[in-house]
Order: sequence, then structure tokens, then C-alpha cells
Amino acid sequence: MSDTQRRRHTRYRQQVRELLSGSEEFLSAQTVHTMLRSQGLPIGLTTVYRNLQALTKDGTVDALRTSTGEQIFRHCSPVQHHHLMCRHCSRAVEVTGPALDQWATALAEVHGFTDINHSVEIFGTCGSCADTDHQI
Amino acid sequence: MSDTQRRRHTRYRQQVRELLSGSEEFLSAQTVHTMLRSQGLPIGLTTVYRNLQALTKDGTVDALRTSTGEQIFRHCSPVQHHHLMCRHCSRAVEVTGPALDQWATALAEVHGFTDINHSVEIFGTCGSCADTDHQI
DNA sequence: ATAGATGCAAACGATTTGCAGTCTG
DNA sequence: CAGACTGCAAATCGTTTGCATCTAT
Repeated sequence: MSDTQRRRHTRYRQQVRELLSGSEEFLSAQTVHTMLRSQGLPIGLTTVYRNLQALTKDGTVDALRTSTGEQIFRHCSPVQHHHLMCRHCSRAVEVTGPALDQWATALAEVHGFTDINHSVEIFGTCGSCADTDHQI
Repeated sequence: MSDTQRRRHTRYRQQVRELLSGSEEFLSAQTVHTMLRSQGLPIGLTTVYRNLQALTKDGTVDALRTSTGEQIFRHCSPVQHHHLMCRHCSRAVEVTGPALDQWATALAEVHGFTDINHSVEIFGTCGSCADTDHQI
């Protein structure tokens, strides 16, 4: 749960890393697996999971949880940004909040916390879905 | 997925609601189940899940996900507050951020979103865990 | 009566692990 | 060569569902 052991340089880990580097989206392990397979890479789902885990542990990628409990990953971005997503169509808008980030950091420090990391998820009904008169 | 159907007034749902009303903590379904059983209530785990789901749908309780993907519930509080938690010992501090809440609401509206709901989770290493020289 | 509520067992979906074979440093 | 890495199948774990049985209204 805490070892950042020596890693070998393998083709698959490299591919997983590259795929994430080339996307600004948060992707699920299953999606990463499907994408790599469709690129003709015969990688196994287990390997994808293990590599995403390793990359997360090494701080190469960030991991998050969707509201359904599914894990999603994205390459670490220098700028922290958050998400505004529609609970009906899952449309997502990336937003940043410098003030918010500072607040979170300061707040955590005041409470004696270090090595801070935070995430903000805003859920709502987007315009088109509201129009469609979706039942909640 | 969207029906707030007519609910009957039953002993079990009442107990689940009361248990949550009496706690400021976020509790998992399993915990709620265990607590009710230890009170001598012969309720089934399935029923706990179904009631927590119903209460969440009716807006009586709020549901969240832990970093392990587990769902946790708490009675809705009039004031929105967020969490600062230690990634090692899971110690949590409740914090409020009026400015943040306004920012989130305004931001969502600007993007045409309605029926907004947001959550902020801040993770870090708390003082005691940092002292203990925990391996990351 | 009649539709919602409940319990149990089986089903599920995402993630993890055991194990044997493979490959990197 | 030793220790990482990989794949497959089986195991977990939290949560959901099918179904027959109760029970509130």
C-alpha cells in the first residue's frame, strides 16, 4: 500500500502511460483497456489495472471515483481543475478555481495536514436535459 | 431511476432514518446494518440498502463515495459542509466554505446547469500520521 | 384486495489475487 | 539469473435483483 518499488521498463506500461498522456479526459480502466486493444495491443485487463495502480502510486496519474464508484484516471496536470457534470447525460465541463485551490490548501494546513490533494465535483442538470423535461 | 413513488410508513425505514438523524457521521450501508442489528432489530442488509436508496432519492439523506468506492450516507444538513480527511488513518474534519459554495453555484448556473449539488473532498496526511513517519 | 416492503439467495460489475509462465536489467 | 511483469481464471467486495412472502393502506 505504500511501496514505490523498483519498476521495470515494459512495453505495456509505456503504452498505458502514453495513452493517458495523450488525453485530457478521465478514463476508466476498462476504457483504457479497450482503447489499447483497438490499437492492436494484446494487453490484458489485469495488466491495465496493475499499471494504472503503479502509475497512480508513482504520482504519474491521478485517480478519481465516479458517482457509481468506478475508478477513473487521468495524467497529472500541472494545473488542478475540477468538474461540472450533468447527472443525466454525463456531459462534463472542466473548470478551474485558483481561489478554491488556495482555500483548500490553506485550510488543510491549518488543520495540520500535509501532502494535500483535493477534488471538487459539481453535479447538476444541464440546459439540454432540463429542456427535454427529463424526470429527475 | 427517477421515481419518487408513494412510500409506506414502515418500522424499518423509520429506524434507518432515525439512526442517520442521530449521527453527524457518514455511515456505510454495512455499518448502518450492523448498528441496527446490534440494537436488536432483525433487519436485513438488502432492506438497509433499499431504504438508504429511497431516502437518498427523497432527499432525506446525502450519499457520497469513499476513496475505495464504498458508498456512505448521512442525514442532509441544512448547511453544506465538506470533508478534509487523512489518507492514512481516515480521520476526518468537517469544514464549511460559504464562498466556495457560492462559487460552485454561480459557476454551474453560468454554464446553464440547474438543480446543483457539489462536494469537495480534501485528502492529505494528518499531523499524527506524518509524525509516525508513515511510509507514503 | 393491492401495491409497496422485506429477506434470502443468486446475480453483478469493478477490481484484486493466486499461480505459472515470460521477460527485463 | 532474480525479481518484475503478464495473463487467465478464480476469488473478493460492495451493491443489486429475482422471487415468493408479508403487510400497510
